Amino acid sequence: MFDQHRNKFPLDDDTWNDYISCFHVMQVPAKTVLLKEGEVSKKMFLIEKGCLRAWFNSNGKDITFQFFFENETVASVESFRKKIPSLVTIQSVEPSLVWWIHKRDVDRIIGSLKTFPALQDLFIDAVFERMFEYMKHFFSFIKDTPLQRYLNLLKEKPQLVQRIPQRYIASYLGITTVHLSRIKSKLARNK
Amino acid sequence: MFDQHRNKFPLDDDTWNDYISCFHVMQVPAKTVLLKEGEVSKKMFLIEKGCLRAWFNSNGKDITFQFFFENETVASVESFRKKIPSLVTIQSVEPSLVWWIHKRDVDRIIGSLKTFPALQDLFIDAVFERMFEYMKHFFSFIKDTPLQRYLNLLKEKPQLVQRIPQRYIASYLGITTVHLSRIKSKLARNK
DNA sequence: GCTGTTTAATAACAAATGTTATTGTTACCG
DNA sequence: CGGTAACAATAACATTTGTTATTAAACAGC
Repeated sequence: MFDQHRNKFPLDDDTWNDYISCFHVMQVPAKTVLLKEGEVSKKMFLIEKGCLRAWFNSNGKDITFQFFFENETVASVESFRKKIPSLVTIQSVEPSLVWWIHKRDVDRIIGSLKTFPALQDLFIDAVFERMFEYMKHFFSFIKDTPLQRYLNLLKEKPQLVQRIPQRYIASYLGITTVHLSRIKSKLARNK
Repeated sequence: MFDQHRNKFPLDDDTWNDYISCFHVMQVPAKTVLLKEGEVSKKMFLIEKGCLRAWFNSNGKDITFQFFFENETVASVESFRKKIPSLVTIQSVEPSLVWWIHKRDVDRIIGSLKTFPALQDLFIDAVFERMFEYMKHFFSFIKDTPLQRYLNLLKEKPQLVQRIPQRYIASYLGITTVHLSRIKSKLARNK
């Protein structure tokens, strides 16, 4: 599982082995909550098989904010970093095989590498990348119609549309399931 | 101008003086473009007096994404960091007194401090903070009605509503000027 | 395989928001 | 100053999207 990530991290083998030995594996059924909105995140996850989603409660409704698939690391980044209550719940969509690591282990290892510029750069790049993703997602909410956003999703992440239930996709696109259904039938008619 | 920021940076005096000596001052009239959408950002700005906004073109319409006021640093972060074309235009709203620094000077000074963990942490914190702001802004677009977003803005940044023209506020809230006008008149009626 | 539950499609209607046009007001520039 | 352009408010109308209810299909647990 971890071998395929080995070359991404400029660590010596001892540190790398220390790092991966901190991971625990778990098999969770669908709809398992891994982190609850309002709790402080103490774990980071890595998905071997399955998928997760981050969602938040909006006036009683469940709004999906992000999806995660195989080989992605998952954390409520703002909560993990700033030790504040998470804005989102993290939950499995499919039955999933997930590795997790304690924040204290991450902190310990990062702490021992404070003066390792290459790793810091990598980390900063990752944060920027995520920020950039958020920006683009936000921009698309303003620039595009729900139809355009759905077409984008079909184009950019076709497997997502296959694997994820409709209602999560609808809330991810910022619309109701009824409206998504209308969009789909409109597309089907014009085909 | 720079003295009030001195204590924020854990730099020795020489480095600090090197840093601030790289800044140039300029006085710009309202509506001056400091960075154009599509260009790669090569400057970072610090506002002494006045205000700027970041906006992007959406099907011919001008959508404001962010406002900046006195003592804030301004850059198209993703463009500045990743050397990619900026997603936004940065433009003055009021006549403004602005300091600016070349990216190459920022890079040089940061480069010479690669192994300075305290500064790296500060930088990472700042990036996280901005990412967090984007998240919250995004969440509010989904959770709140335009009326609620306007009330939030009135509460959180009353001075912004005073200083910024209506149409920029409307696009920042994700609505048309007509709709913002309706919201205002509804609020006035209910008072 | 049956049965209850969850999910998706659809229709009818309601609400929110956008569009265009008009008008009065304000701000800028010669 | 005076004239022109930019801006904000408002109204009438159009469009988009949400809400609720109904039904059929898919799925989950026995």
